[in-house]
Amino acid sequence: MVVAPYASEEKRAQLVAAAMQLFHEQGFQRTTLAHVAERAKVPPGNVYYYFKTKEALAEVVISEHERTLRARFDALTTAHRDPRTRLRLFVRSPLEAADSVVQFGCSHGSLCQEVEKLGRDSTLAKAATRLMSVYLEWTQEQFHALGIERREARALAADLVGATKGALLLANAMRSREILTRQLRRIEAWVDGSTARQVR
Amino acid sequence: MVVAPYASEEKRAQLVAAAMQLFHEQGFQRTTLAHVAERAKVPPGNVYYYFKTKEALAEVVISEHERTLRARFDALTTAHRDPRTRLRLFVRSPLEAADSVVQFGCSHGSLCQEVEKLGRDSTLAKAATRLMSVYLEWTQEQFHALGIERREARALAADLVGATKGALLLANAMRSREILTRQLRRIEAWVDGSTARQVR
DNA sequence: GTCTATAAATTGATAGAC
DNA sequence: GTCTATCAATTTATAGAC
Repeated sequence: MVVAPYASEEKRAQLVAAAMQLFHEQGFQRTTLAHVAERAKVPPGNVYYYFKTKEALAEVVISEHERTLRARFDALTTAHRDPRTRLRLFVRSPLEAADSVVQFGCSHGSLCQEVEKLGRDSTLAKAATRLMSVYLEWTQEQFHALGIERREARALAADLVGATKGALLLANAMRSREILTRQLRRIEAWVDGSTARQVR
Repeated sequence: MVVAPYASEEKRAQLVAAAMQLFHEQGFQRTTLAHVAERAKVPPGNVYYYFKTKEALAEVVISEHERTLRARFDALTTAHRDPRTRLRLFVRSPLEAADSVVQFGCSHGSLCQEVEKLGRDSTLAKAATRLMSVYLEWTQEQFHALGIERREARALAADLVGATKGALLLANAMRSREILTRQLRRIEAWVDGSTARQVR
């Protein structure tokens, strides 16, 4: 990795952070580079010094999402020994930013859905696939750690990730915090049910 | 409803049909009116004779989605007496266009997610909310018809709609027909399980 | 009533000054 | 190495011809 000057590195990070927010709030296509620059408090048009294209910026944004998500999973894994507890906390986690979810949807889910429209060969679509894989792999590991056979654990992982992403989509579309809260609680209960036979 | 000349009505319908396809394939923001006109085989720039703005076109597109969806639900209701059969067929229905789902995602889900970014006061966001309501209301009715109390039927409806929309999102993000097929089968089995106690 | 030419605005991107 | 002025292309929208 190339080491850039401190000031440069900082502004770059500010641009990425601004883009992460704006892609979530407005979507990828609707967000202009001028708006990103404005929120990052960087001169407009100057974005191209840090990123060759808008797509290149989006690539870094998705990578950053991936990095952050892995860190969250690592933290859960470290903090809790019981995989079921980890899964429960994972399901609950969107509630920590419930208002944001209701207003803007799932930052990962909506971005993935949008960039998938760029076509399967798109670099961004591939990055989106990787981001979703992080969810699937970690949740599969947790189910497997509960004594569930790998294939079934893989299916349960898809059930769980699909259900949570769907709940977030629905809560956003219906602008309902109640839907978000209730659905996530029900998914949490489902986790307990689907793992109950396996443990003890 | 105002009756327009035949030719006009036909071209209008072609424009709506073209926009429905393109919004699904490319998304709302990415789709230009020129592209819509091209696919509808209407002179470019001529779209404004039929629709005042791009947003007005999108409104009609969502209304048309809503109309089509209601018709599908009516057909299911008429063709099958058993609500559980209706729900099973509803869950399976995305498989009829599996390739399209894997490639472009859910035409309703992705469009809703995109227009929700326009803000809660947006006409399009409200139309998206109505579209999702059609799903929730019909599925709730089916669960209720199975003898499930209204509040619980409402929650099960959100479970079901969320799970299916999530499965479609995941299948698209992972570009996996296998995920689509397996997840929908598992949701179908879940429907049987969650309604088993209630009937007979 | 139908369509074409064109305007007006936006936006991604670049060349080059400091 | 950092940033400003500007270009080129795209796209929504309109005025007005046919």
